Amino acid sequence: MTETGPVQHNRRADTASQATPASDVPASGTTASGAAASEGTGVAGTAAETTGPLAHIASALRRERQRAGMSLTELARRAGVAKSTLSQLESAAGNPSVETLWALSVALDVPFALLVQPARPQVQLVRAGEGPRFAADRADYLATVLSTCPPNARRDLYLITAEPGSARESDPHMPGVVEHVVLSAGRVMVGPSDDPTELAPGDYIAYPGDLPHVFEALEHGTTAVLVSEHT
Amino acid sequence: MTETGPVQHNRRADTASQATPASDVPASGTTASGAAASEGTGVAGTAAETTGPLAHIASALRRERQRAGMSLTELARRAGVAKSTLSQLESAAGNPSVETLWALSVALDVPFALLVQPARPQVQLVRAGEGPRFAADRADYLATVLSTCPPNARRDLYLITAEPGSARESDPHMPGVVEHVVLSAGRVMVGPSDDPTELAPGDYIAYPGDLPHVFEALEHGTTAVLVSEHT
DNA sequence: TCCGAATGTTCGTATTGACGAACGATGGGT
DNA sequence: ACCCATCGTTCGTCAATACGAACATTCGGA
Repeated sequence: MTETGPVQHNRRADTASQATPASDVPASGTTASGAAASEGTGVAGTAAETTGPLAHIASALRRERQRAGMSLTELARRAGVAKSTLSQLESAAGNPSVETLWALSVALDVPFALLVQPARPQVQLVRAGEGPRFAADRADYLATVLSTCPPNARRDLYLITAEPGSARESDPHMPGVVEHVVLSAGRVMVGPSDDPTELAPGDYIAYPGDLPHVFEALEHGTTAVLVSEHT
Repeated sequence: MTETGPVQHNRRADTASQATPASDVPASGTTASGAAASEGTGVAGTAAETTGPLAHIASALRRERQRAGMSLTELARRAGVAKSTLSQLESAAGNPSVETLWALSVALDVPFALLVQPARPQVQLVRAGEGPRFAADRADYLATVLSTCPPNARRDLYLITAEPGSARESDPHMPGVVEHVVLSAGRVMVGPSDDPTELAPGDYIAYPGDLPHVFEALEHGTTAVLVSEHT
């Protein structure tokens, strides 16, 4: 049965709330961290899906299980859940608890999210000069947003162009953020403020973004790709 | 691996509790772990964590709620769940069903996985010439792995260097994969096989990786950053 | 052919998740 | 000082999740 998916799983679902159309959330900016907003990159913006996860869970479970070449019985045993439970889940009957699904994801050795996520892609293109930019406080530092967090991915993609001069000290972001930098051209000192590293073209570095960090161009025409990963 | 998975959440739980070794981040210098298969996006991706998700869910819920500036009451209303339920969840009491947590993730406008995932960062550095490479079948195409999927992040980071010659046709990867390309130098035709786009330095494109796609260098010394996102 | 061992499905049962409502605690406004 | 609004927690109650066990079904070997 499980056809419609008005979130609620239980009896008197109705008190307003209802569907979670995923859009009734004004979102109010939130997302904090100065960055935010933009939206230059088309893709939808909300976190989740309309349909609800259970349908996807059912198919994903079966698919991953077969891919792993396990029988329903064996998976149930390994995960420590009852065969019956697993069977019902694969039949899209029922709304598993997190621990149950977690156990299954572990036993299957697949990321938890994979069992729940729908999500769909699309082609996007940003030309060199285009795209929303963050004018930054100074003219010698320019960050172009290539791709902001789509529905489920928690990362932003920036193209950085910077000129020598003063270092750019970034305030630490939210906890759990990781920044990845690949230098395209020029030369740069980048990394944690207390221990930055000099990069040459082609070099790569990753560092925690929730600590103070710098980005200081050392040559004219320094450009880099920055991936900010929101954990 | 993943021997028995006694993750039981219910009554008699706690026998031997959970282990879920699941390997964490070796990370040392050049992550990888063999990474196996060629062709980007080889990695499978470990699934889970040792502690079990509920502890993290509790803190994540509270954190995200406060970040969004919502009161417990308001979030409960928006998500369509009972205040009491939410309160208990934030107190790490209880094991929410997927739909419940889903509703909360939607109302909070955060990816579902974020509420369940632990994960931790670290500084990593890969010099231009170094890092595990994927020799590819031809000499004129070289992909250097900058960062493979850490525990829970679902993306790989590559530095691509290619020479003009023949196009590189990639077989479609797993469903849901998205590839992002930022051109650093040279010129390239890239994108879905039936409709590739020519990029100049600084240009960016994203396209579904689960469809056939090409990467054809048009100039000598073409280099690009490739982010393969495993959805 | 019969039998045994697998697979995945359906039964009852009880533990437990989610609910509404009532409860102290804060904090503003008049 | 008072009152009212709002915050977050705790209290009973009911439905549903998850369980074990019995149940169909298919497959392979003697």
